Amino acid sequence: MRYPFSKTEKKWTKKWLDTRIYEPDLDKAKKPFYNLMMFPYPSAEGMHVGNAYAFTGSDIYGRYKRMQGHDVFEPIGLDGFGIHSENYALKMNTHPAEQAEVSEKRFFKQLQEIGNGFAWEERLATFHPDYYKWTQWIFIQMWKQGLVERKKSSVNWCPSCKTVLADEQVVSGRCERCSTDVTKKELEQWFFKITDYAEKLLGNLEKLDWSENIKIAQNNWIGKSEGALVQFPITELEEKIEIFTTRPDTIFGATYMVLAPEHPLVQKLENKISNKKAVEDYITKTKSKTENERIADIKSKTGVELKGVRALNPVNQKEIPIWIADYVLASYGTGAIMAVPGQDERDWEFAEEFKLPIVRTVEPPKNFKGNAYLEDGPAINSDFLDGLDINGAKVKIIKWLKDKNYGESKVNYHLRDWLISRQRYWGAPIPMIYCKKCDWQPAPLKDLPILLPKLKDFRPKGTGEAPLASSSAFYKTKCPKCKGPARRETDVSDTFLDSSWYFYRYINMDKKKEAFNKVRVKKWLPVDMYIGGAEHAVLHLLYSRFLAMAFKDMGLIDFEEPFTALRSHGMIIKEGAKMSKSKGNVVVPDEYIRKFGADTLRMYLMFIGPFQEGGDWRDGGITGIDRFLNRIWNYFESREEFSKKYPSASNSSAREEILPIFHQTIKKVGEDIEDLKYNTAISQLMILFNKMEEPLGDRKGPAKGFAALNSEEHGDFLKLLAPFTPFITEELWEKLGNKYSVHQQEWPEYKDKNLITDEISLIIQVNGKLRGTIQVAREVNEKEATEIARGIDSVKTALGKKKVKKTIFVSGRLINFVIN
RNA sequence: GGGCGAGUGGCGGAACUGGUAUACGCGCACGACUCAAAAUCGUGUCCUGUAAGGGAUGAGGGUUCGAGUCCCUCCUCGCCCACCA
Repeated sequence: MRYPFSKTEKKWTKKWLDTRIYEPDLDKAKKPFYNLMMFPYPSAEGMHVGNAYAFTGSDIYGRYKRMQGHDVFEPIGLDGFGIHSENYALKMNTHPAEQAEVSEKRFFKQLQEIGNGFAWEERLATFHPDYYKWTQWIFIQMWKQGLVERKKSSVNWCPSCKTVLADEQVVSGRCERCSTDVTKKELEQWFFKITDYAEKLLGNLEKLDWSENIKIAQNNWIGKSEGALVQFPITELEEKIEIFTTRPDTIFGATYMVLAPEHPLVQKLENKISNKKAVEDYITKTKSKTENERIADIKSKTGVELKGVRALNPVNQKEIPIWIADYVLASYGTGAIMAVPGQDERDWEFAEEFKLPIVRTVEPPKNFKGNAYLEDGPAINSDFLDGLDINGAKVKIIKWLKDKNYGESKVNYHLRDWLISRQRYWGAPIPMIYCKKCDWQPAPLKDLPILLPKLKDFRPKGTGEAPLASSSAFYKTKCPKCKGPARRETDVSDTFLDSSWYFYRYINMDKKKEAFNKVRVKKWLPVDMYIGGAEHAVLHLLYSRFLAMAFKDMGLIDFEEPFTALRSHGMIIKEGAKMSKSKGNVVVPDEYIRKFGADTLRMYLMFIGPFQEGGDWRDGGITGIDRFLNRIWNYFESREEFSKKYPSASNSSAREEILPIFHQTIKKVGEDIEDLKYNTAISQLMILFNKMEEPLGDRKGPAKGFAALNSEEHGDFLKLLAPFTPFITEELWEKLGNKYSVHQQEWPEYKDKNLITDEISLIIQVNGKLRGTIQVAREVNEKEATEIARGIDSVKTALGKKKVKKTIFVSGRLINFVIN
């Protein structure tokens, strides 16, 4: 008989909801455990198998923790604002607000079907006004805290769609939608000053129980570098060029300066320059350069000298030329560098290209064949630094620069401030108001949420203005301070802001006054286990950490790291290839749930590979799990009959055989779940079940398991399976006559004495090669074992007449005879 | 160019702290059941060899009684970031 999954799933889904077994008491829970999974972006195509994979893996962990006695809270929501949803609406010619409702319904239905222990009563969606009211509130708190800034910035621009694009929309230098090369455009933007927390974001990493790969990615992204700021006077002007360098020790080798084309000094110098036209042309050309052209140009350096002005190298008072070149980025450091071609590959290439002088300041080894020399060595051509190594020279030159007022040591970060504004429609309106008299003011809190009006034309406008700018009904308002006429900000906030704080909302969904319910925050946060994809390694996870730090400084919470433990899961590919719509190889979970049931899908997904590494989906593979679950179903069905006939069946030799495996399985499954190694936990369950199912005696005999394990132990077997396959185990648990629910039972315990067998097999090697195995008592000593081993024919043959030089005996494992 | 990770049967993948390589599953072959097929069950399944044996964890070297695991050189693939001074 086949396991009737469809009926069973319906039955238990309803019962779980009715009896609220996945709804912990948020106020009174005794052992709270916040089991969080990264909430999905509800693409309208519905749930991807990748979502099902991530959520199942997270759910198994949560169910395990629940069985260990924790009050597990496992909420779910949707991250529905943002460009993906908006683009989909554009493509389908619908409205994002309508599309969102359709997607929401569909997604929650699919999420319901995968059998997770979700706390449905706390579900949320970021585009609900109840939710984004608090997103806006957070923006205002950040403003009050001095962490919001408005400044000019260059943004991605698609010349064909005539619109601003978010970084996520730029796919290898091209517009995601029309594949046109993306260029840059200067616009005034809102920023969150995440760089204020750079040091803390970096420093705390060490203490976190996170997947190592994510910590490394964050470390690299924050990109701390220690160096110095140095001022180079300009001969023709009072101004100085300030540069950042990590190699102040090479300053004697600075043979020219380079400014980024956008550097503000370039305009100030304009009147002093004799080749103004050429400079202007270069700047125009740079600005129109596409991202791809820039990447293609990495090898060939371009630039223009600012003729008529020169800089003074403070250490030797030599006059050196000033250039502009786009290999220097306006957004990093000070947007200007001292070029040291002898010790920097890019500077070397540039110097070669434009025939600029090259001076080595670090002596390379005699056999060194390259161009720029980056390694350590004694300083040369560097006056009072000569002979020192890099570190020594750095210390000395920084002190010198400081004493002479030319510079100081400085720490720089790769991390930039978080550009929060988007000139798009489908997002939370930024709650700021501009008044000509009073400048920028936050919207009054009583006005929140600033509702996103349902605009008919929500298309990006192409002027650099957001779609909301065409709705005077939206932007016309009064200044909260002087009550004069004022204008609302028409940009919306980045979706990453919505997703940076959703886990505070889950525990406090009441429409009450505060965003943060302090009692519950204390009880439930920080999150105990957070599981999600590694693609969020830097953005989402860094932003969430940043906000937590800011919230702590505001006194809203009393911790600074929001996720105590974090694990990233791998990716599911299909038959060796990444799934994509264009390849048409996307696995849709619904089909398989309909065909095999949710338990089978869940268990198969977890079986294909280690959860943290992902796996390769094969349609054929799922039948293995299908068979496994059906065998279990039939086993328990026949057990019912069997126990009627033989109520106290017990066979000591079967028990002796199975009990150690049974206890080993309890041990291994628990440990493997803790490590998220679900694939091997499932293998172990199969090994045990294969044994239980073996017939006792002849082929027609009853299953060995019946003779070996009692009712309670059969219940324990179901408990071990329960996190993986919640439906079938709940049904069988009931059939065994147990009290509802299997998911609220205590996790079985193993007994050390039952783990081991009296007899073990010892392997016999000669010169490290396997020559035989012997069955011996566990406590066998070296002498006894050696004697038995020498008696084996294959060992005798291998030893021949040679003398045994040495015998290696590893208790419980092997004997190795070393001969020559 | 930088960072991270991975290379094991026909396939997905196991292997504790260096100790029986290929667990578990898929596929395949043969057999049972069946009028037949599907489903199910049983047996077998790294290569080579009749066997004893020999060989094999991307390639090559090293350490060790013993290496998939540790060290060195190289090759291939995947992911992320990329002119970050």
